[in-house]
Amino acid sequence: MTATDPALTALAQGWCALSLLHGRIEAHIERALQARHGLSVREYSLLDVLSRQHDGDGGHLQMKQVADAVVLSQSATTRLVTRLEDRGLLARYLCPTDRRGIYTNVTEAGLKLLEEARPTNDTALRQALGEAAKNAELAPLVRVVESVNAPAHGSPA
Amino acid sequence: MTATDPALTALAQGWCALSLLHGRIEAHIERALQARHGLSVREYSLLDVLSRQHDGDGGHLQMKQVADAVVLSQSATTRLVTRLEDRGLLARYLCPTDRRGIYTNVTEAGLKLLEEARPTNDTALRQALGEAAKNAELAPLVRVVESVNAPAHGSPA
DNA sequence: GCAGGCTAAGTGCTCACGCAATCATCTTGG
DNA sequence: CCAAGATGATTGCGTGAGCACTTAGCCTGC
Repeated sequence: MTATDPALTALAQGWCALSLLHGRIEAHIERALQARHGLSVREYSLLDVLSRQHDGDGGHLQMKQVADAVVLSQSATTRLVTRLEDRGLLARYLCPTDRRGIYTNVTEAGLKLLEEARPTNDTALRQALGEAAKNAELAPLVRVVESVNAPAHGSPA
Repeated sequence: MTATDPALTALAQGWCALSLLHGRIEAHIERALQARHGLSVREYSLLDVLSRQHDGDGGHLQMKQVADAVVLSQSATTRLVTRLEDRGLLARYLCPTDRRGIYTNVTEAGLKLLEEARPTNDTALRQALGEAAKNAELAPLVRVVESVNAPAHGSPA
């Protein structure tokens, strides 16, 4: 009954593999970052995103855009930013032209911590990928992750 | 300053893309499953895994193995299984040879709900993948997901 | 066969997340 | 200018997740 489409089933397998791979990598990195720097993956990711956005001098991502970038709800983003702000890693500031909008800058301490944590992150990532590559289901995904040459970095509205 | 290894940076980009893709897909499926069947992605995933494991009769998974399969802690798995058991979708039973081990069966109701939810899941998955394919960063990953265990026609080189 | 160690599952606690409601601010129409 | 609506951020509340600990059952050495 309900003879499930083979095509759909294949998709589901692919999604399952993606999910598995993501979960494993995240768990691995989480442990490493947490143990060595007291950062969660989300926190690291947030710092990373925010540090990129303000490569000039003024960070120009609003909370909502940040939320989208890290795939978090607005409320979760608010709290995540608040946590890091309380730890002195970020600083909020009001958008001068629209006081509803709120920008965030990574502080010196935040940048420092981020740069300290980056090797940990990358090493853990490598390990996790290496581990995952042993699994036939995950190997193709691992390959792609390892070979994202695309320097393109634009997200369509 | 802190000239981050380009190789490592590339890896990080790939991971970032993977993470983004996963987050988007999960969020999309979550909404669909939750709205139409009152299931979370985890719950659906658990049902799916457990329904596969007992296709014969002997190959049942213990809690610990289940936890590994869905990348959850043991405690989270305990509670997840408990929730679904309380809803009558699963049934625990003791392993006869090792009474520490606990197996789980998907009940009729569980199978029924799973089969009902499967099209929802697959449709949402397709949508999410289609959406993601528009993003240059994510497209290669999407391709792999779509062609894991590639069915007969159109296998890429 | 019993003590000690080990492994599997479950429990207490805390915290992060999402949803819905709320507050603050901008924008538009009268 | 004011009212009504829209949008961004935050807060209240309930739920799911991980860590550390406990409990139950196996297994080895003596």
